[in-house]
Amino acid sequence: MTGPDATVLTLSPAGRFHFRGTARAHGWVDLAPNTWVPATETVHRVLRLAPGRGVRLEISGRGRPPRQEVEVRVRHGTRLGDAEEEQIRAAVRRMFRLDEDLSEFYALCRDRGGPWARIPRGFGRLLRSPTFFEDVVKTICTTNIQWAGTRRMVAELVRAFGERPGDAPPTVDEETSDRPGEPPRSFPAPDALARVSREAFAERVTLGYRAPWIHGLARRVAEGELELEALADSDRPTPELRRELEGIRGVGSYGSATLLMLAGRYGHLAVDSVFRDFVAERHFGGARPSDGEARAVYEGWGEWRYLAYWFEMRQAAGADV
DNA sequence: TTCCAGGGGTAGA
DNA sequence: TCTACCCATGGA
Repeated sequence: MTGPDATVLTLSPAGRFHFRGTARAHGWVDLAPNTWVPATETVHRVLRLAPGRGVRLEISGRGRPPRQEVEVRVRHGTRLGDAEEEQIRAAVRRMFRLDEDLSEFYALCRDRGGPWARIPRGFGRLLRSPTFFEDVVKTICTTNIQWAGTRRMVAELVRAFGERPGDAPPTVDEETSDRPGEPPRSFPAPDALARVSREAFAERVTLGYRAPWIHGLARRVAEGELELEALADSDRPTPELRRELEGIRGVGSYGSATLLMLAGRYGHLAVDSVFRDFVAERHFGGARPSDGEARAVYEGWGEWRYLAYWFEMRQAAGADV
């Protein structure tokens, strides 16, 4: 229902689009402040538009896959300005990669034949965050820790440093979220983390040895020393971008490959325990190959290695997209 | 209790 | 470039 405090926006993707498949393509939808509401197949999150100004978003698919559009119900306490509406559109387009063109990858899949030729149209858009800063912080929080630990650390960051959206009342779905009773918050802005001292930061969130890395990253971004958003959108050559990303403390070869994927570049494989286990099982009969041998499996996919690996893994897991 | 996770940094070879 | 070792934390 659209009340005086809600606005509904409709966004059209470039090409075919599968909302649920994109939202659930990898673990990002389970990391705060995102919440997946299964009953309505909706992604909820708070989006911070400016200091002290946040809105709650309820994002869902409209129409039938693979030709869906995205519907965004925006709940806001005070009137939504045109610039704010545009900001929300841009954030959601980024999250769901509505402007990404994967036709070259689909063409390669058709040429391969077999299961590749049956790749669902709309596959390959992996959910990302409204900002690259959020993606970088979350990626650092996935390293050398189990997924439950990643979820805990990100939730702590949001709880400790995120902003409440304002005065709109919580919806029914929020009462059934994994953090019932707690007011939803935005992902922390860089300056929200940088405002506190390194010591205070480490005390307020349990991030282990990652704490100084994430605090240092936030400080560099807040002070304008590192322009992360421009970096993600730049047309710089991938090797150069990769070197830049690996210059961030806490980002190594796995992290840079993950972040390149999140920046829409799929030429590098994120070699982690999930990748190693999958390739060993699928391509080496359960025996453990070296990382080099495992990488070689996807060598022929060139600039699309990451998506080829991801499709094989999702397909083996029985995912529909 | 021990191991290790959707690894990364550092030192030393 | 490669290897060994260390790193906080919590789940298994």
